[in-house]
Amino acid sequence: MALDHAILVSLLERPGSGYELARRFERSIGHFWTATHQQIYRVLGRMVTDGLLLVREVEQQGRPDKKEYSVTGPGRAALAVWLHKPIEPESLRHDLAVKIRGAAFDDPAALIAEVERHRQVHRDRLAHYLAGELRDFTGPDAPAPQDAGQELQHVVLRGGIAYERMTIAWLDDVLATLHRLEAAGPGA
Amino acid sequence: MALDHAILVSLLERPGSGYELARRFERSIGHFWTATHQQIYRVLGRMVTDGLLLVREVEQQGRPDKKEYSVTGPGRAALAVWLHKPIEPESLRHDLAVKIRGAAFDDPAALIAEVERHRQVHRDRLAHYLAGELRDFTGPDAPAPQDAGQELQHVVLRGGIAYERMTIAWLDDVLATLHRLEAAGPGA
DNA sequence: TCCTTCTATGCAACTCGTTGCATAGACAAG
DNA sequence: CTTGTCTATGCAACGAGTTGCATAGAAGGA
Repeated sequence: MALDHAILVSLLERPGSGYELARRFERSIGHFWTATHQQIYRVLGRMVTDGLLLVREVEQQGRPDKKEYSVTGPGRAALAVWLHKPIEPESLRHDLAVKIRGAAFDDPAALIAEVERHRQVHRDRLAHYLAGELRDFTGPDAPAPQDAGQELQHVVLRGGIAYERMTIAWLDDVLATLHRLEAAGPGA
Repeated sequence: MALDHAILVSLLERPGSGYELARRFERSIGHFWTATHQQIYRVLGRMVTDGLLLVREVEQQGRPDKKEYSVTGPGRAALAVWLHKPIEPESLRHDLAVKIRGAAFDDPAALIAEVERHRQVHRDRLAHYLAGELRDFTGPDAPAPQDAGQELQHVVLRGGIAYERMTIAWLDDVLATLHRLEAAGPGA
């Protein structure tokens, strides 16, 4: 039930609406968690019922009203409990890796375009993360490091950057392998 | 529904029972997919019903009988269809990253032991992958590269190795950050 | 005026995945 | 001869996550 905790962390960093959370989850926070708006709305409702969050109706001009959520004392306590409980190291589910192994039973060369497309997505994500890092942490206009939260957000972002760099390098390796197999001929 | 396809690939590489699949998924294949035995048994049953797999009762000595599954023509065709369909680049769900950002609202130093534990797990996984690479691909006793399947399995394994190396380096970065915050004092 | 886009929220149905439990044969240790 | 471990399969219940659909206010362009 880690979506609950991801929501608690995000709302502690800054209160917001379900819609805003959904955008955070698909943008900046995208490098460590994902969730659709339907899932977020449902969990937000449950967390309010459980007393972990507070809702506040906010009237807006030029756009529909929204509900702003913030974390209550019990919500913060629930997060603290989770933070002190050990978690299982994550395990990956990487569809593309399944495809690559599966290509042995089809045409490996047919995968080249697909792998190139994925590499481009990861290049774009890397550029996005690097721009965010420059803006928020290392650039001339970035605020001076003052609190632990900023340092911790930065180290998580560095993780995202390292992940994208590693992935791009690996996809280059995959492409080189696919080209080698193509040159060796389909019968080899 | 990518578990279906992961099972098809694994059974094409070598037919086996549900139990064997579960062990493959938690061991060698663990670096690109995970699944519990309950999930595997359920999906195997459905895939037989759908005509994608064949079952064969195998009597064994010294252990209970098993059901060996293998891929049918339609199963192979279903895999080929999926291989030619583009997939979404994966997105991560990294609980530990949520914890690290959440630590800003608790005691960052309390996370050090947890992060060190995760680093150890990733060191162990890396050692396991490297041993497998030496045994199956780069060692003196490894079979000479002959077919595409072997090359593709190797490049996926290299991906797992790169992932573990990247993760260990990042966790070192996280630990350095946590120690810096601890030295700066809880009030900083 | 109508159409599209962006903001904003939500229901219903379904599939995927996890957890707990249950069974059972074979072997080894005590 | 009981207990524990490994192999082997499976059900039932629940919770997590996805997909499709629906609504609605406000802005801007055709």
